[in-house]
Amino acid sequence: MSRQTQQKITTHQNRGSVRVIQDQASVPAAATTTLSDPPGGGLQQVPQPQLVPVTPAGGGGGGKATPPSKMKKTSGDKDSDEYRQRRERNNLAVKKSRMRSKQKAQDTQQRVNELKEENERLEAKIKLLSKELSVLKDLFLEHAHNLADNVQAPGAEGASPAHNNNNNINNGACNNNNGQ
Amino acid sequence: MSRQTQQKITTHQNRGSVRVIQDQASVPAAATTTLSDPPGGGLQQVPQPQLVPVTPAGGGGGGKATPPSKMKKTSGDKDSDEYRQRRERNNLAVKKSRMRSKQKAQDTQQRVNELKEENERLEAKIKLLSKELSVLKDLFLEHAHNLADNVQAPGAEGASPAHNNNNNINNGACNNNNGQ
DNA sequence: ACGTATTGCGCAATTA
DNA sequence: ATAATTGCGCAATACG
Repeated sequence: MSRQTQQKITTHQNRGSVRVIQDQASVPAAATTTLSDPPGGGLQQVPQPQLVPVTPAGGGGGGKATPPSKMKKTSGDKDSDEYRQRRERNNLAVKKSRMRSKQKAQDTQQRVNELKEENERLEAKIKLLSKELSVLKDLFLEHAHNLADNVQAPGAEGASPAHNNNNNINNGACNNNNGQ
Repeated sequence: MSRQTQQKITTHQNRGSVRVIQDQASVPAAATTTLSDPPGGGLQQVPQPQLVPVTPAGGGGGGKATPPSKMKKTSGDKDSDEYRQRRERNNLAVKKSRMRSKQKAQDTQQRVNELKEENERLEAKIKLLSKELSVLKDLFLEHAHNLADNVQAPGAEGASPAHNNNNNINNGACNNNNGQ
């Protein structure tokens, strides 16, 4: 998504009430040529295109499709109402976007917490089930033994089976209902 | 951390001097971490060596002074070297902070994914255990029946104790898996 | 040709 | 005094 790196030059202008038109110190000569605004990074800034070096023929180019060149309402588009309006709209959009971004991050964080909680619940449940299973298995084993005993030593009567009388497998443990 | 109270007035005002300096230069060298943009082309702005005239005549570099006098050193604080330096530092800090912030958000998102995965795993396990349990319980019931039959048919020996042995195994009722 | 949505950046006020 | 955060506006893009 979006890449681009932009360079930074500190140029800010102001806004609000006083708009100072300042001339630019002009970009270092060197830049002028190769600089421009490369898609990758360009320099931005240029407060005021005064001499309009760029902007090739406004329409004279022959049959080109989009002859850009029309940026002047007055002397500076900064003063333009349209400009101001656009800025304001953008500022609004920016604000909105950021708000959403923040919200999203927050939600994500919360999700983590929820998931974490659920995880714990699930793990507890697993533990419980495991235990239950273990008990049952033991019971089974015991039973098996008893049976074997019965077979081997019939004389012992059938009293042995009660041995594992402890029964209740899940003593109160089963009612694990989740909340949520 | 979040104090809020911000003034919304757009009274930013700038001074009339615009500097076109470029700072940067302090590119995180091995920034190979996570920043940067994935430029396909790589060509990235020429680092312009310039800047850092630093060395505020501190007079010897020892004690530092900052005289309690006015706050204007030379012409305007904006033009001050010191100012520029501070700005640069702050910009750097800001950049760093934002980077971290973004990174954190990203990490959080990933955490969500991981947790989600683990959750699924746990749930699967639960399902499995539940099934196993269910089977065992059924087996138990069957056994119980057999025993009962044995008891009743052979002629009432002392086997009775086993009667209530099986009792509530919770036949199938226990596997209350939550429906998420 | 347009408008909103994102994103990087610098500034300035706060906070720590 | 310094570094870290945070709200904000600007401008360049990315999307539609």
